[in-house]
Amino acid sequence: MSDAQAVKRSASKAEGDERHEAIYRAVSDAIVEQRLKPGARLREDALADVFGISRTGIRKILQRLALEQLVTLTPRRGASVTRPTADEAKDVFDARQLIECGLMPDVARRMGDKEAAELRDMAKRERQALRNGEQSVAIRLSADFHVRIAQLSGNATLAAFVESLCSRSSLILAVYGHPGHLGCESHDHDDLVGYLETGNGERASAFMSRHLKAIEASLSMVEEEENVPDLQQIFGG
Amino acid sequence: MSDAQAVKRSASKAEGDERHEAIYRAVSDAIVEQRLKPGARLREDALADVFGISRTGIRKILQRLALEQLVTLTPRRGASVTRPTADEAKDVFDARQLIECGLMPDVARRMGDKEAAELRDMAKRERQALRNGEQSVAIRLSADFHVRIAQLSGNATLAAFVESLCSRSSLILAVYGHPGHLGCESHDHDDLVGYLETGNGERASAFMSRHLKAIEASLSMVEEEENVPDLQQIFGG
DNA sequence: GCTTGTTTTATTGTATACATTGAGCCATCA
DNA sequence: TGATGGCTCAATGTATACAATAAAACAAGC
Repeated sequence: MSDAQAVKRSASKAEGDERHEAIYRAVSDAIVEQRLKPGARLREDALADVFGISRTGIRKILQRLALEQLVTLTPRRGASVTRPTADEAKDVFDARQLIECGLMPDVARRMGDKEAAELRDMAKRERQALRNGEQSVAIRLSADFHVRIAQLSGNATLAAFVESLCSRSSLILAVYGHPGHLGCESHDHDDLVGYLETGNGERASAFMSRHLKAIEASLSMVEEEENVPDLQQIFGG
Repeated sequence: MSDAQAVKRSASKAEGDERHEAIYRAVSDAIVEQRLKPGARLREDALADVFGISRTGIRKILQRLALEQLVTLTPRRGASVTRPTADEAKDVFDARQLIECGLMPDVARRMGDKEAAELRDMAKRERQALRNGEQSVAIRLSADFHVRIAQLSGNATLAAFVESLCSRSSLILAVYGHPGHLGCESHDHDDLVGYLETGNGERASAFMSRHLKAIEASLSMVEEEENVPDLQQIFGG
């Protein structure tokens, strides 16, 4: 059953707010999982038809996604999946460095057996997805892993921000990453859980820093050239 | 001329987007400057009348403010200025500690004479406002000072997040701060500029940490008790 | 044949009407 | 007199109709 059908089916009973939340999540997931690729247009009518609500609700959802930088709203042009610039990509990864690494001590302090097991399970499922070639699932699980760790810090505000950063990272990987080469490969996530489990916040922080640097370094930061740059150069020269 | 009148007057010529932006800023400013106090209800009809647009545009603005946690949207109850909880307050100040302090090295590196002069001017105007008893102006300038510094880091994503945190801090001060005792008193801001000007990121970071801790310590973190807690206790016991 | 101007169409922006629901009020009854 | 029930009203949730506008298709001229 498709996402849209699942949402529609639950519509009859669910409250309006929950329906909106489900639709929001369906679109957000599709973007994070790269089934909706950067630059893809999101027409209001089409989305309204697919999810069985009117454009009013769709616009509300698109605005929310726009504030999270997942979609770009161009006046009179409508919504499209955001195509991050190289500058934005750098900002996002710098922010993740600062915050995710800075949270490691807190996370290590609050880490218990249950939390460690949960994280290990997520890492395991991520590896399995990678082996099975389920790229979308792997991307999502990787983002979820980072978000879950941030949540374990106990700071809801920072966790929500990390969630936003991870979603945007998925877009960045879609644009600048090499196809087939996923960000969080190897056993990095398992190793990280190990450091956190032993309460070694400093080592976890250093490891997270290397981990994020490795992801960023794997990107090929080539901005696509303008379509018609000749005219621009004429004006410039 | 009042904010609403100013917005209305510019409405005839301005594009719709700019009008919305102006209204958003008018409401946001009123909240940050504590002219709209936490808990104040924001009825859609009233706002629509005041600003001369329909409820549709007002709802869009309220949703944006809600995502920034400045207003709280209660289903079927409408919008009201957010009253931060003690937990939220702690999260916000912890987040500011991590981010604003972490940005100091970058800021110190990019600090030039022009930037330092701009910051000194803001600090000066803030002190003047405090002396003149213009509390709203002082609150705004204090928040602007912190935001401007974050912008100087060059990371737009983190700067936007700091802006959100500063706005929420204003709400927190409104609820938990002592009346008349403003957060950023004394010459802290001037001193901070001094450290940044000399490129001493580490000292600036340490100073910012103390500065934020001092603000947080000045709060009286007493959650107001529930109105009718007896029933709750009966169920609990 | 390519560029430019015009018409058409498709899509978003805005407002308003209607439905829904929570809150306040009043009357009735214990 | 106080509480509970229903009733009225006010405010929000939702959808739809209309207006504005940008893209696209098309036609005309160079």
